[in-house]
Amino acid sequence: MAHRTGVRAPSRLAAAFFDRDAALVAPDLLGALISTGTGEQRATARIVEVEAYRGADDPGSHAFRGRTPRNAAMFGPPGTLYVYFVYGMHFCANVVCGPAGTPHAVLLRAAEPRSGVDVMRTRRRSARRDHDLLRGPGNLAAALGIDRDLDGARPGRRWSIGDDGSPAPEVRVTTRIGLAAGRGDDLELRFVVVGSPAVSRSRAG
DNA sequence: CGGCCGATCCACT
DNA sequence: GTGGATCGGCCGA
Repeated sequence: MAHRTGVRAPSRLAAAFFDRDAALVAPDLLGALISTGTGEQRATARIVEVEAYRGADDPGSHAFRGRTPRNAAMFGPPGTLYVYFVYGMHFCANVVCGPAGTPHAVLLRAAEPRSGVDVMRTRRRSARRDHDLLRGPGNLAAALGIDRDLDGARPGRRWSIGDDGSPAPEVRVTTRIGLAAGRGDDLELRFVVVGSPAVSRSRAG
């Protein structure tokens, strides 16, 4: 008999879940659980902020100018992880959406820690409170130990996203963060869970 | 709370 | 050579 953990065992999301336009997958990912690592390194968090990047026609997407070595993972099958390095020090994690060859992706921007808080703290020394651990895409990747090793990884032992059966959270939609003018910065493709402490107040919408 | 700035690497032009 | 799907510290209000 399994002992109580306070966290319902997450069921892995089916590949079909991701085989859609990123703008449709993104809001459905809110409230889902992402897990990384095994054993002592295991960590799980509830996704509360995401952005949709809609492939070759989206000027804000890394795939806008076609396939390159860096964005190759975006062209993989739905559910593939796309990890990139920015500003000389941060990694950001995306889940690839749509059929293979259509480079849609959902950027994971913030999450609430559910288990493995100790490992996350060792990876995020500067985080003051628990809800700061995975606030922001660079911090989320750092807390979960996501780096270039996981670029292109399929869901499995090293990482996975699942549903815990909770009711769908209330969602708010805003424009995307950090894009230069003219790069689709006016599109409402950012989705946040209303009231989550892991979404900063000024950016709650 | 909001704005500004430096840090630090690398993919692409 | 340039600038980025960022972060955290520091400043002034």
